[in-house]
Formats: sequence, structure tokens, C-alpha cells
Amino acid sequence: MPSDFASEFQIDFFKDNGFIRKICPKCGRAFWSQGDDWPTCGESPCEEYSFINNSPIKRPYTNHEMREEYLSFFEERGHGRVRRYPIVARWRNDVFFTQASIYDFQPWVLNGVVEPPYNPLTISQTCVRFNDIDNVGRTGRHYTFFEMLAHHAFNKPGKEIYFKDRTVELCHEFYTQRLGVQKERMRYVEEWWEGGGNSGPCVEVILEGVELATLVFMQYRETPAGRVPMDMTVVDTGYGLERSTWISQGTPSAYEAVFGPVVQGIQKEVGIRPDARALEAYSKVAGAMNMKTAADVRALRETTAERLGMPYEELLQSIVPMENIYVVCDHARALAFMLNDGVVPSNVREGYFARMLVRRGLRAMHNLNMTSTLADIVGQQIDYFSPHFPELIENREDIMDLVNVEEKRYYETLDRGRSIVQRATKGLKGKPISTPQLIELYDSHGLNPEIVQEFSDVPVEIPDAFYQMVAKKHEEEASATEEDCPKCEEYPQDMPETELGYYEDPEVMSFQATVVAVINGAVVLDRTYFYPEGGGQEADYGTMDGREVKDVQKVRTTVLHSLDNIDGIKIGQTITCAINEARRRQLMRHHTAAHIINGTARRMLGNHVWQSGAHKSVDEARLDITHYENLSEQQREELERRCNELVLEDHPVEIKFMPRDEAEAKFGFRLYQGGVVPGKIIRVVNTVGVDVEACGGLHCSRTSRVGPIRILRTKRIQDGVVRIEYSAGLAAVAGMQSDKACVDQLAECMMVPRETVVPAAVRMVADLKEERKRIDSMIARLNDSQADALLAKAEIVGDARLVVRQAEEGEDATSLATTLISRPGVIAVIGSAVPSVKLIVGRSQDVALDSRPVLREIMKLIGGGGGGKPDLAQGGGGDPSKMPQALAEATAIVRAAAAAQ
RNA sequence: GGGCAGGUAGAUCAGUUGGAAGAUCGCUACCUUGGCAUGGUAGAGGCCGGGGGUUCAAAUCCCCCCCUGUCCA
Repeated sequence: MPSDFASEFQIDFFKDNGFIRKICPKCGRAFWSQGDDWPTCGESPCEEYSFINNSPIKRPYTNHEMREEYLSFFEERGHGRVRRYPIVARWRNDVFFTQASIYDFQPWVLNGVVEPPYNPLTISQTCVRFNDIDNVGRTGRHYTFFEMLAHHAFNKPGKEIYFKDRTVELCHEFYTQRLGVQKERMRYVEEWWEGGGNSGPCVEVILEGVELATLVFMQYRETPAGRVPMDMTVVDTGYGLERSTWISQGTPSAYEAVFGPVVQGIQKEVGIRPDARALEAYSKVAGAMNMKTAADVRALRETTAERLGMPYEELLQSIVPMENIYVVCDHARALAFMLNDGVVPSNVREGYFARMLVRRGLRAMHNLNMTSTLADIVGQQIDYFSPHFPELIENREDIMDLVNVEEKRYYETLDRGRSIVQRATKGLKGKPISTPQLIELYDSHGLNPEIVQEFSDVPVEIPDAFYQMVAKKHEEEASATEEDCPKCEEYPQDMPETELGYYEDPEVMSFQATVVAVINGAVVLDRTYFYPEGGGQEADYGTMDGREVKDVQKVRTTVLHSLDNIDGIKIGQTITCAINEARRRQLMRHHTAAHIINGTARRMLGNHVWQSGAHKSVDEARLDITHYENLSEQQREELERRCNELVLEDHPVEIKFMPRDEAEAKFGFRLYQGGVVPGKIIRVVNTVGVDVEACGGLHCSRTSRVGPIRILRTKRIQDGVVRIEYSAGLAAVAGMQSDKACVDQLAECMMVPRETVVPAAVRMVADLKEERKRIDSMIARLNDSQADALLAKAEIVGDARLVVRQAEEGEDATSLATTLISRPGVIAVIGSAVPSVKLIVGRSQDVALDSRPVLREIMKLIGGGGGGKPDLAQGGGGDPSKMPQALAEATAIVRAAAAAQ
């Protein structure tokens, strides 16, 4: 916060309208308000909620009415209304989710690359945040999913829209005139905001204990050299839709106000009638608290009970079920939107948050003994929200399928967990489970202490700071951050721009161009038809004046050609270029095939299918898609067949450069399959009737030119992502040919016709097993009779018969020895020299002799080592040629050892 | 992206300091019964996830990879 911070708030609107600057006696912050009746800043805990059953807003609004009231208010005042952006922030690589309306315009609008769709604009942006998930359902005001109402203005030098003055005025007008709040009640607290490398003053808008909105004025950049003014200043406001709705209704918690019918439906199902007085007190106390641990939750409950003069247990009975209901409603709504916008539940990245919501939601439903499924509740939320978000209806079934799949997975995890807990507690004999053990059960198996208690008959003591302890375990894990453009730093900033000929005419395979620069050993031309590596498509190869082109890269707007030899290449010279056409055509086929497969997979598997990665080389290519399970062999075949149908149907591939807004309006955010696409103008590849994507790659002009598509194999590369490996065109033909050659060779080896290779192989493997079994049983019989023969001529040592023998080819020392000592009164010393030295010393159970020293003694003569158990010792190593001599001395060694017993 | 726990018979899992791969259920055949549940007997079924290494000897110890689960960002 800068030292002259107060000067940032010398706002004309305040001065001209009788606002007075005061200092809150409780928190010491400066704030502005009209009139003198309210001495504090107005925010909890300085002032308690005073709107419950006593709303300052002229009438109760539903969430949908409030959203519309806000957007139309700003629309009437010159703001363009913008549709919400998806919750999954695919246009950014630094975050998973949209957490505020300003995210929609970062980085492309804020860094000046892209014009905002309107200026100024207003939006209701769907957001999710997970940092306060433990407070959801408890505090009366926290959500994982919420809508941020906003008006934004982007002020460029010489083109000022509006800044602090008008922003505060609009806000004040909205609440006092549109919603009818008495103007003296509104308070505006001076604060400082920092985020994402920017900073500026901000104003918190407070009403009746609640922070309704934050009006941020982005005007500085935070650099290592210090704080510098921005070229473009930005009005970044954020109004909590749910909070305004809540205050207008004056309900005890925000959840009833927002989820109205869904909350009531669950209450009816589980037969609960909430105690309004308890909820109100609970909500007020929670409003003044900062909750972090289980101890804080207990404090919240104790304080509330005390205030109501109600026993703690009685309070719990009316509060806890309501908390669970709120959690279910919140999580179901968040899931509806997240899954709609393309999240597939998984154990990594954005998918993990969806999984977490499903599991926490199911847990809450379990606590309530609910009979409906989570998918049912998600469906109810969709029905409640879809009149205002029609995309939810389109994806309704797909969303509910995903929830059902995820619900099934959770029960599988619990089933596994049950036996893990039972095994973990078996040895404890009623002693409590240790805390490290509890942490492992949660961290490694997803079983929280509550569930462990349920599965276990030993006591479970849960430390208050349990989840903090888990967090600590993860604290020191390093996280690698991706660089925006790793290539860029090695190259100078002022490289000449290359004209991209391949976009104008991808059919040009030979051309002449002028060398304009040689940078880091790479040639830059004035224009080129060589396609640089990008969008998962490998670079073109070819020649330049007979020299080989080995690689082509694009850095910012410059195309760099790496040659095997650049001697004698001069700036200004004209150079003759030829592209390796076979390679290029194959890359184009693979790229168009990727779009065909992507579109087909989405139609086949559901709208949750998005591209999550791709690579196209000459011989093979792969496309990664979001899906919850690997494809079955039947699905792989169906996908292959349908893709080839689209090839045969000969769809045109239309490629057009379009303004970003226009493309988004026409095709939606599904355009961005390949990830981030910067710029005002984007290139849209429309495989008509199949798929539309923003894509910089080179494509066949019609699907028929792709040729045959083979789906070679699919694999689950991580939870929620399936990799489809394929080939197309001549690469597919080459694959078929090598497959045929493989079968032909196999048939030849097996000396059967190719048509009968499979049954012949099956029979051959079965025969092999049969033979092996016969050999085993013959060896066993051989051992038996060999044992008899050897025992017949055995020497007597003490009470036992001693057999010393060097195994011959075909005999197995170990099995011979074990056969011998399975008879009573036998000592066996069996050696073998091939393929390597092996020696077994064993004795029957009824013979008192430690085999190990005997073995060691004999092995000394050969040079190896060994050990084992008293009844059976084995060794090896050393010089095989010494085996006969060593065995010749074995009898004496055994006699000595037996005598020593 | 990182951490942790796993991968042994069709299924669920044992497997001690490295020393000849096991249990239970299921499966097959036979016996018991009028028939079934059951009971009895016998049997089949294992690249101990894959590859390297250490060792005379690895399911077991070390390294790499693959697969599954889970937590965190």
C-alpha cells in the first residue's frame, strides 16, 4: 500500500454528493458514507448482519431476477452485455478455472492484443473457487460456485471510457435507486488491491454487515524495479450476485435465497424443518468469524448455542442437517456448470476438483440418509438454472452420466477402503489408530477420519488440525511453472516478419524467395511456404538451393529455417526452395484426420470430449481426448468405421480467418480444442458437418483426400484422458501392408495357411503346456526311481544313509535332493556343474545335522558361497571343474560334521 | 505437474533375516442325496506388472519404466 494512498480516493462523486470520510472506530479503516447515523465501516465483525428478516432492498429478488436487474441496469447506461465465459479457463495456461470476471480478459485484452467485445461492458461471470470449500454450508455465505456480476471499462491513452468517479456513481445508483436502499446505509471502504502483477486502489462496498462488491481500479504494474503506471487503466468490479439476492430476501442464510426450490425439495425428502432462529444466530456469528480448523467450527457452534441459551447438542441437531443440505445444493450446482463446460472428473488437474465435489456431496447425502442420487440433485439444479443457461439443457444427460460414473467410482473406492481399514486395524487390538496412520489412510487411500471411524471398531481420535497436518505433508513439494514461450528468449526482439505463404496456398510445393536475415544459424525469408512446427504438426522438410532443410520453427511472427549447411548464403540473394511433398501431404492428412476423429469421438462418447493434446508426424499420429475410461475394442472399431464413413462422404474443409468475437458467437468456445489462441483474428478450420476448430495447421481441402483412417490403438494415459493413436493416407496403407506381411510370415513359420494361423497358434501353445507338464511328471518319476537306486548303494553315516552325487545332464539337483530327503533317515549332497555350479546339501526331518556348515565346507573347495536352512542348504559360484574333487571329499566332511553333533 | 499407497492363481489377499510360490472363495471331476442346498475326495489354474542391477541364489534388496488407486496444486 503506497504512503499517499488516501489521495487515491479523492473522488468527485463523493465530494459532490455530501459523502464524509470517517475512520471506523473498530477496525481503523477509512470509509465514505452519506450521513452520520452509522459510525462504523459496516462490515462484519464491526457491525453485525442487520438485514435478516429486515431487508434494506425494496423487494425480494430471486437470483435470476437480480442478475437480470443488474445487467439491464448497466446495459441501459451504455454497457455492452457479454455472455459468460466457460468455467474452465482454456484460454489461459496459468489457472484451471475462471475465478473472477476479469479472468475473461486476461491476458489478451489487458496486454492490448485483443479488443474487448464491448467497452464498457457488463457481465455475469460464472466462477468457482475452492480455497474456502470447508466453509461452504457453514457460514451462510460461502460457495464453491458463484456468479460475479461486473462492469468493466478499459481506458487506453486518448480513449478514456470512465474510471473511479463514474464507477462509484454507477454502483451507488444501482443500489440506492434501482434496488431502493436508503442512501445513508451504503458505505465505501478504502482498500488496496494487488493481483497478477497489477495493483491499484479499491473500494469495498458494504451494506448491513455484508461486503456486496469490490470496485478495483487497476492502474499500476508491479515490476522488480518498482510500481509503474499502466498504459491502460482498468475498471475491475466484482459484485456477488448471491449476496445481493440474499440481502434482498433477508433469509437467515444465503443458501435458501439462492437455491430456493432445491433446498426445499431436499428438506421434504429427508423430513427436516429448519429452526429459523438458530439459523439466523448461527449465520450472524459465522459472519464475524474467520474459520480455519475444526476447533473454529466448534467455537462457532458453542458461541451460537450460548447466545441462544440452547444446549450445544440441541443446536447441532437443527444446524448440522441444514449444513449438509446446503453442501449438497452448492456442490451439485458447481458440478452442473463445471461438467457442462468440459471438466471430466479425474485424479489430476481440474478433474480433481470435480471429483472432490462429487465425493463431498455424496458424503453429505450419506449423512442425511438421502435416497436420491447426486445425479438427481444435479438434474434439479440444471432444471432450476437452465431457463437462464440453455447450454445446460443440451448437455443434461451427458452431465448426469458423468456424475453417475463418478458416483460408482466413489463406492468402489469405499469398498476398497473398507478392507484396507480392517487390515490396518486388525493388529491394534482395540487401541486407537495412530495419527500418522490416519493421515496415510486419507492421503493414500482417500479415506477421511470420519469414514475410517465408520469402517472400524477401534476408536478413532481425530486431531483438530488434521487437514492442516495433511497440508503440511504436501508443503515442501516443488511445483514447476511452465514458461509462456521458452523459445522466445533465445531470439532477438526485432526479427523481420515472415509472410506466411502456406496459409494463402497450401498446395505450393516449390517457390523462390529472398533471404532477409540469418539468425542463430537459421535462414529467414521474406515469404515462405515451409510450414513450421506448431499445433502438434511437425515441420516441413525440403531443400533450399540444394541444401537440406532439417527443421522449421516459428518464433513470434518470424519463420526460421534450419539448414544442414549455411555456407555462402547471403542476405538479399534469391533462393530456390522445394518442399518434401510426400511428407507434407502426409502431415496434412494426419491433421485433418485429427479433426475428424475429434468430432466423431465427441458425437459417439458425449459432449464432455475435448482435445487435450495432439501430435502429428509422418508415420503415425495421436490425439488425446478427455473421457473417463479407455475405449473398448467395440468402441475403437466403431470410431474407426465412422471416421472412414466421413472420409467417404467427402465433406469440404473450409478455412477462414475470422474476428475472434464473430467466431466465438457463431461456434462457441468449443472452437478452442487446441488450447490458447491469441489474437484478434483467428483461423477457423470448419470440417463441414464434422467439426469446427480454431487451428493454425494445414489441412486437406476435402475429407476424401485424407484417405483411409486406421485407429491403431487407444490407451488411458491418465485418469480422464484417452490417447487415440492413428494413421491415415499412405501411412495407413503402409501399416496394412506390414500387418499382412506379419501374418504371412507367421503362417510360414508355423507351416499353416494364413487363414488358420490363429487356431494353429492356440493349439501350439496348448500343446507346449501339455508337453511341459509331461516332462515335469517324468522327471518326478525319474527322481523317484533314481532315489531308490542311489539309496540302495548309500553309505551309512551314523544312523543315516548318505547319498553324494553329481547330477548328470537332464537331472535337476534341487528336485533330486528334495526327493531324497523326503524319505526318512537320509543325508543328500547333490552337485551339478552345468550350466553353472550348484550344490544342495539336505537331510530328512528325522536326522540331526545342520546342513549349512557342511555346505560351506564343501563350497570352500569350489570357491563359491551359499546358505539356507538347517534341513536344506544351497550354494553356487566358483570353479565348475572342481566339482568332482569337492564331491569326492564330501563324505569325509559329512562324517566329521555328524560326529561333531 | 508433484507426493503417497499398491500391482502375487479367475476373485480377495498372505508370503518372516533373500534359500523349492501359499490360503480362502470360485472352477472341474468324482463320492454322498430321490433331487437341491450342503458335506467329502481329488484336480486344474502363476513370466510374483515389465526391464536392468546386486547376489552362489531375488516375489523379497537397489535403479528405471508401465499400470491402478489416492491426496495436493
